[in-house]
Amino acid sequence: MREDDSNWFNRWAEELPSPEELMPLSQTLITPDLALAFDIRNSNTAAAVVAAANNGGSPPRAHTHQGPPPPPLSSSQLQPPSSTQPNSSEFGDSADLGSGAAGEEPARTLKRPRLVWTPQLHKRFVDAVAHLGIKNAVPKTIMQLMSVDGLTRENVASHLQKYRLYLKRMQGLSGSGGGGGAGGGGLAASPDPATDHLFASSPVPAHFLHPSRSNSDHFLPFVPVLHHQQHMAVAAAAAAVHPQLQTQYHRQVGHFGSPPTNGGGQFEHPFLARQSQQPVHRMGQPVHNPVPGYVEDLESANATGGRKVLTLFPTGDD
DNA sequence: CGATGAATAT
DNA sequence: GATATTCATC
Repeated sequence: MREDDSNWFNRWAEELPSPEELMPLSQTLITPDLALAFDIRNSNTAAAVVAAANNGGSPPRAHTHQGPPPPPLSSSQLQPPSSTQPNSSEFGDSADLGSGAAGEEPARTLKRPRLVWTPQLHKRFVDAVAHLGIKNAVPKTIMQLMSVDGLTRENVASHLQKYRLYLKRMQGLSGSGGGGGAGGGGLAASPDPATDHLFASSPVPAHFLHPSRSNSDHFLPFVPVLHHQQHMAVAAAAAAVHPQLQTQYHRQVGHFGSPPTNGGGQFEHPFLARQSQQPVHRMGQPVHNPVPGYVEDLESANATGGRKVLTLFPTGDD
């Protein structure tokens, strides 16, 4: 089985979320046209990461933006060649609870939508940490390896913090069988999804529990992942029909995922993409990847059931 | 100064 | 409770 890590990439790729399982879709969905029609520019829910895209004809933009400031947080795709990198970029979300009002000019301090760590994203996170080794697993590096567009160092740092607590908790408790499925036993083990639902979704690499040892310092030559395409007309349509799927209170906007890469379901690397970023002297160098990223779109589910479009992550995975 | 990690705030 | 943001250090 696992041998050199030379293939880790392949395995990783295979494990990556498939198009069908990705993009949980959620958040508000205002059609860009609608938003424009209302001349909405700041206060409103426009933060939909996945917007409607569709239109048969030109590659749709999943954003309600058109103006000058290109929001870095796109549904995931390459970012504009501009010079601004996605580090502290902001997104126009607003929509804060209640207040929407916002009567003031957003000056320039818009904040990005809250990141929602889906199991898939978390998986990537864990994989990155595992491959880096706890030692090198620092936010910046993890973020780079994850290659998720829109992901910021802060996002990762925050999640990492929580993840560490989770690991600590597990160590502290006796090693229950290693988390195997439910072996919890009765004690306070924690294989329970209730205790750590998200974390439980991904297996925790063994070495995580005992940093001792020089451990494997894998040197990843950087992993530029790419491959994307966005085309979720169906989703958009569904969203349009059910504009209030979860717009009640918590309107967490912002979702990262990788757009459907295709529908064939054959061979492809459904990666989340995030290229770019500045040169970081650390591992390898920037691998350029022109990423052709072109594929056929596919509607996948939605049509099948005709519902459940905006729900949480996929349910049959992991 | 920038990055990291913990604390704290939302 | 999950993320974001702030703060003190390295």
